Amino acid sequence: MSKEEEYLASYDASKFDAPLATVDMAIYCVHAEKLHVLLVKRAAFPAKGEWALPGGFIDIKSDADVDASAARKLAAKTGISTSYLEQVCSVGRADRDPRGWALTVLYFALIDHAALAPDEASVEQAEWVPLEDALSRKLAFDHHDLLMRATQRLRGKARYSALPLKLMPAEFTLAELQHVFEILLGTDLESKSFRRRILSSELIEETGNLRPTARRPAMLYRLKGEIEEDFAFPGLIHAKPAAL
Amino acid sequence: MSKEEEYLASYDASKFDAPLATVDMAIYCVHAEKLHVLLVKRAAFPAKGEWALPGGFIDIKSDADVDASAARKLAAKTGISTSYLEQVCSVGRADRDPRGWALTVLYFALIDHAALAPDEASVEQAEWVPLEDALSRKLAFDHHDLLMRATQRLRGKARYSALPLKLMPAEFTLAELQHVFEILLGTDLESKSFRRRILSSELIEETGNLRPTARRPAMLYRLKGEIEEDFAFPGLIHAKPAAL
DNA sequence: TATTTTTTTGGCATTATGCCATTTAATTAT
DNA sequence: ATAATTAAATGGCATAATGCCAAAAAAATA
Repeated sequence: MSKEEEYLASYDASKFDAPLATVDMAIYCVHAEKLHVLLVKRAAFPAKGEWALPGGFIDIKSDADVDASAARKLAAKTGISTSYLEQVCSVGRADRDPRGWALTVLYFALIDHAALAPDEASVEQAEWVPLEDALSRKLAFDHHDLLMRATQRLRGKARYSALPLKLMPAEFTLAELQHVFEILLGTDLESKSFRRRILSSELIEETGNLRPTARRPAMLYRLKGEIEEDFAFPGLIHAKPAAL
Repeated sequence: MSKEEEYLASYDASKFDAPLATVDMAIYCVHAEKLHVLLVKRAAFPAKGEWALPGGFIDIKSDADVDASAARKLAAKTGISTSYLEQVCSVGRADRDPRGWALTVLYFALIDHAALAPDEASVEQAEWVPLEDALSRKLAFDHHDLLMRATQRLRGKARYSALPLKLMPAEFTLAELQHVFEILLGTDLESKSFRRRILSSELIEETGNLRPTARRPAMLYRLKGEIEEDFAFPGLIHAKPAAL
């Protein structure tokens, strides 16, 4: 037996004080003109009965890696496994959980509200809450701070990337897409510039179908391929002056 | 005693299997026309004698939070405490450390090579290695992967942000700054466009001093205030055709 | 058939960018 | 002294991107 093998054979990880390790996530959708986030009411101590972001302990027995842990929790809350999942950051502090020094890996997920199969069997009560309401509620632990961080990342990416496409249903019109951007950015966009950039990005393509409506029908588009992690538009930010 | 107090009093974190929790960091500087990264030779098992990124266990006794843990390790390796430190991501997997399921929070640091006080008292052997050499070495654990991730983040930010300013000494010329960008991006930049953008960003200001040189002396600049986390240039990317 | 309303395109002024030539400011050579 | 040399810094303009507003198009409805 080599020295290294001896070392490993006698190594007992449980002898050392490791932080509690969890995954938390902000799951977003756009619904009824507003950005919503999924909150759950905690069923157990600590913070029992308080609203919180979905999350929980990393299970080193069953989770192959952290992303899998996050995906497992997303599936548990929404029944969805194919949405967009992005790691935001990790937050670890001595005083953020009464059980001890706790490290959480924060994710956000983007889902199409229409595709959501709400999970009936969940033990915890889950609720879609408009983001502003969620931020004004008292949330468990430091989840207010986590929700702020995740939202800042999402809104930031909406400024220079095409990420909001991940909030769209399978088919959508350019006006609908622009509207989702506007909800995220909190400001109106100039539609000619918006169309020019989205179309020149070649990230979407026409489906050939039209959205039936009482007025001129709009062309329907679909996502074409995957969105590169760091694809950036030059300046989607420009705001049209708010309507009077 | 409330039910929650009872729960917490009887809660023993060590009864649950938590991942090993570590911090690792890629510490960069630009030196002799190349991007360098600091590697350490591991002094203890596992992977004893292999080259690795500086890092180690989060110490829940002494580290107030994860950032403090990273800052502590940066100070231990370089003696520097005031450089730029950014969290890249967290990586946790069952098989990345022979001691067990390990979660690491990866950071990168940017320092001015000239300001470095190399730490003599360090137990481990530390070495500045040109990035390409570091990537071609066999590194301990999954540190090759971690170094790739950190480098991708750094290079990506060099495309659309002013972050490389954090690699500069207190005073620098525009040509020197441009050169650092070129080293990070791996391509030449058009100097008129570069100057226009950097100056219009108002991130730097003239010091009034000149860099003495054999030819026309260049104006020296300094960083003006802090760099916003997500400040973005439109298009710094444009490459000048390589010289023949 | 005209009206209404929203989608979609056109056109152009304004701004930003890429490119390259010119000027400037110092030292060094004559 | 004066000219030559070299890198820094600026000027100028063609090209491209963007913002802005108006016009045209496509349906349902009056």
